[in-house]
Amino acid sequence: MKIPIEIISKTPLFSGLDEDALQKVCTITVRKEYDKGQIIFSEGDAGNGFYTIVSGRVKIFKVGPEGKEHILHIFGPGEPFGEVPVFTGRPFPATAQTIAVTILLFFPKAAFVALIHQNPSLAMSMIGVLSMRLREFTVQIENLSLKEVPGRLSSYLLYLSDEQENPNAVKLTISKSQLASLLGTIPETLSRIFTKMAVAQLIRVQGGEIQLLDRSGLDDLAENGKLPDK
Amino acid sequence: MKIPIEIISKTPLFSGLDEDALQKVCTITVRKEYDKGQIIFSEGDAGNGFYTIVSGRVKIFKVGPEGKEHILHIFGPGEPFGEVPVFTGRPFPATAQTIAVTILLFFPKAAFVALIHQNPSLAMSMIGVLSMRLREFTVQIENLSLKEVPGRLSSYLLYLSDEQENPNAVKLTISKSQLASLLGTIPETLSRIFTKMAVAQLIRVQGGEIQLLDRSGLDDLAENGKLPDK
DNA sequence: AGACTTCCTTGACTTAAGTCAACTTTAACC
DNA sequence: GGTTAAAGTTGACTTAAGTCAAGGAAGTCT
Repeated sequence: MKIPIEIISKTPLFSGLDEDALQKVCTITVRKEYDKGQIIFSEGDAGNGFYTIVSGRVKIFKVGPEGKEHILHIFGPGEPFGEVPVFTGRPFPATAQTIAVTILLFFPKAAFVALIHQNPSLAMSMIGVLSMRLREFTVQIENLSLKEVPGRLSSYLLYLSDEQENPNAVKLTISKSQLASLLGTIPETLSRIFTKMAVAQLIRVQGGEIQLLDRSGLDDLAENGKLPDK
Repeated sequence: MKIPIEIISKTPLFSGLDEDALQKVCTITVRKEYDKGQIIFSEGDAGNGFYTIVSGRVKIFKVGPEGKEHILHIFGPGEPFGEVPVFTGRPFPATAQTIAVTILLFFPKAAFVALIHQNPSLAMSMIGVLSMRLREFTVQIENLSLKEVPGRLSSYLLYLSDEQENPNAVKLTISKSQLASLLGTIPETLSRIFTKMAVAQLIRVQGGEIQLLDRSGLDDLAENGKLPDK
């Protein structure tokens, strides 16, 4: 199956490549289709290449002792994932699973590494992607160990608000269960925090629609990690 | 002050560079000395370059609400740190402070980026370093959110045992307070866990020397995240 | 050595958040 | 469109780990 060059040129990782280089990228790329819920790779698998998303969504997660999941990342169109094994030679540190019908582009390791060697601008893009991700993980670790769940939720809501460019309301783009897993907690706790924050007049929740009633209060919560004594 | 080429050639990041490239690296490098306890950079600072360690030790940490610290990393000789802002254009996501008398090499951003552009092998090294670190963070997040403190401690002890190539005992290379911060907990809790694990005949603690009495028990704990019902 | 600081440990108490279980709501599917 | 399944909510209970406070060990410095 042919890979249209337009799709590749649209993913940030490959922006800044000239026509010639893009063409080369195309030739090494393999298109793959997945149903919702399919495992793309599992923690511990050897990685012989990485992926970018054409359409759909993919969650990257770790599984704990009794099957409990912690979602590290949810990626959407244009985003690359699964690069770590390509450059470390070690197996995948986490599992990837689609959470919707998804089309991916697969880049085989050897060909891609060769390409990077020839193309400094591609190398810099990859370095940029990895650095950004490192930065995000830093924030996640801070959230997990230094903030309580209400603080993490506030951070997330403010982040979403920023993302969606709407200062007064956000729309959850994932299920609340998944959000719980992303915040390092469980659905029951998240649900309780939602009601607590609603009672405190910080937000109003209607299904997946959340109005931000008190941004400065949310800022405070995200910053301080605790609900002020109520 | 002159930077001996031998030092640079010994740091993994620059291994694989030819004499010529090494020479170039030398010319852009600035040597810096620090006392114990000095701040190298703070979270939020703009990053105009990154560092590698010649001698000494540096901790990278996040500060939470009431001044509580979470140590993300402790780096020693040969290791680079503070690269993220160089490649993201965003400020440092964490703070760096020496925990011993330390000598660093500083690499100014612009010159280093230029060097990477010219040198694919250096680019690949940097990608490797970042990927490896991403992998480590993945493990840290798993530990924080999926394991309890005893499980995290076990993982750390087993990691140390591996590092020090001694299956029966390890020597802590940082203070117990710092270890607590690294594991995402507080000294009191860590102290209690140590005694619990000693009572359970898993380890014996004598100051910073810890004997691993029951490796399979420790493996189990690290894996399952919980102390078996005692 | 003695005074000092810093680190570590232990005890009593509090609390955020997890577990288990029941119930409700929403969405999905023949 | 009605049955089934999945997702979300609420309650009662448990627990790991944090807080506060005090005392002990250990290393450092005149």
